[in-house]
Amino acid sequence: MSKYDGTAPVAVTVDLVIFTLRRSALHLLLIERGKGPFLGELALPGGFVRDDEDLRQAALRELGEETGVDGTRLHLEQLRTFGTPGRDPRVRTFTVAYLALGPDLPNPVAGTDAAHARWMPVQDALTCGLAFDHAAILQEGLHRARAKLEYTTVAAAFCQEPFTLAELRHVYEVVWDLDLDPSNFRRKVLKADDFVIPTGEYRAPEVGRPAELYRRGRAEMLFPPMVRA
Amino acid sequence: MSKYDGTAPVAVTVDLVIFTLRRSALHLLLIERGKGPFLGELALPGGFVRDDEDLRQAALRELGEETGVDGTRLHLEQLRTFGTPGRDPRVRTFTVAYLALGPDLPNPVAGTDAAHARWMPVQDALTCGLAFDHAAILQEGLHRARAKLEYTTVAAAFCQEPFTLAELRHVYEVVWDLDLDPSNFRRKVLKADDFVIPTGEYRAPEVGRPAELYRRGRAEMLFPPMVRA
DNA sequence: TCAATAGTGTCTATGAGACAGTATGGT
DNA sequence: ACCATACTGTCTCATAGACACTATTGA
Repeated sequence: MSKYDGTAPVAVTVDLVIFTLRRSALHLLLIERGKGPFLGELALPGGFVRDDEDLRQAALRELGEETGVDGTRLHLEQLRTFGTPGRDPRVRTFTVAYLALGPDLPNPVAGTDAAHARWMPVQDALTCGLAFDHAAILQEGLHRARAKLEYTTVAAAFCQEPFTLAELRHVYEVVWDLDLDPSNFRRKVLKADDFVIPTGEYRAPEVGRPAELYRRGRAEMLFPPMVRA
Repeated sequence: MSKYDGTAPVAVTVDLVIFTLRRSALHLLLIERGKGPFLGELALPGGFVRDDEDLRQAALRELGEETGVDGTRLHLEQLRTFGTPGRDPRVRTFTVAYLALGPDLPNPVAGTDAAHARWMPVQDALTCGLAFDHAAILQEGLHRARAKLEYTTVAAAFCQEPFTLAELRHVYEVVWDLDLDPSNFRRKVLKADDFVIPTGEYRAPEVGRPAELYRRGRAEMLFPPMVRA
């Protein structure tokens, strides 16, 4: 007989889909499992939610432990909860997946929890085989990130401040894997209310005319939305 | 010391934000709690996830038990998981919130689990005080439903097939609480690919010219999106 | 015939795509 | 001078909002 009262042994974890932009490609943080099932395989960083923690707190803590980065400065949102029976062979486990986006994040530091973590291009991660149902979680995270660029301002979360409009455009081009017209992109971004704020400063690229630098504006929604061809 | 291994006693539930359109107002299904904490107060329908159940299965089962409706014909999507410590005074409880949308659903049947369930206008539900953190869950469900009308075809989930374009427009007007130009609305819906499919049949209203009847098309996304003023 | 709702057509403003042309730096 | 990139301006097309107009029913 099934248990109806929630007293059956269950575990609750958070798993993180952490994206960053490195060397013109979208990268994902993966860890190599050091114990338990799927030992030695690649997996999303994550862990058990503690007794006294909120879900978001748990995600922020794992983010810090795995990347060494102060997660409070990253974009972090809940993705979806996965709980299909058998997804963890040990015990019924529900995992609350989070999506984190950040500018070119540092390499994991040796000698910490993050020692077994590394960045991998998302295209590779999609096909290399991940532990548990993490491939499905990654798929969903990628889909969410792509969709959110359209109608929100999260693209700026991938940029280190201050940034140029070319860098911001580059985010769209990499995540969507297409080219955008620089002229039309500029017009759209500058017309949108409070997407970016000009600093009046300029930065010279390796070659070509210096570009003006911007910071993130307060707007979270982008209207009208950016459209994918 | 906190437990790190997920063996602390925790419960996992699903809670449902079920919206339907009745008498020109958006309604929410609420139950009166018959036991436990918050006894006698209003709450979202929901319950424990069983050992052998997927999360979506659990949501569908609760939906059937609470409304007597075959949930497989309703729109059902996961909203977010809530797990703040203390949200349930008995035991650490994580609840996976689901959003369900359906056409004018029947009244809960006496003599079943649904006996203590009833429909309430959303405007009232927002202010009447709900058990646990259900007010926050409702808020999020309402926000999600409103947002999804913009760029998906879920509005049709509120319509009993076959339906007229006026009925579909009415969904937008009620959920968004504004008026839409019938002419422009028709143009937009018919131009969108596979949003609705004409049946060739007509239905006469109480007064006025009969309107053509439509069925839901296969499209899930709406492009270009419907815009709120 | 009238009221009420369904459906068509049209004018205008706005925003997007395409792309020409100008500005400003480094070599 | 030349190249590469930043930035500006313009033409055209598609779509949305406003709204006038026609069509079809019941009373």
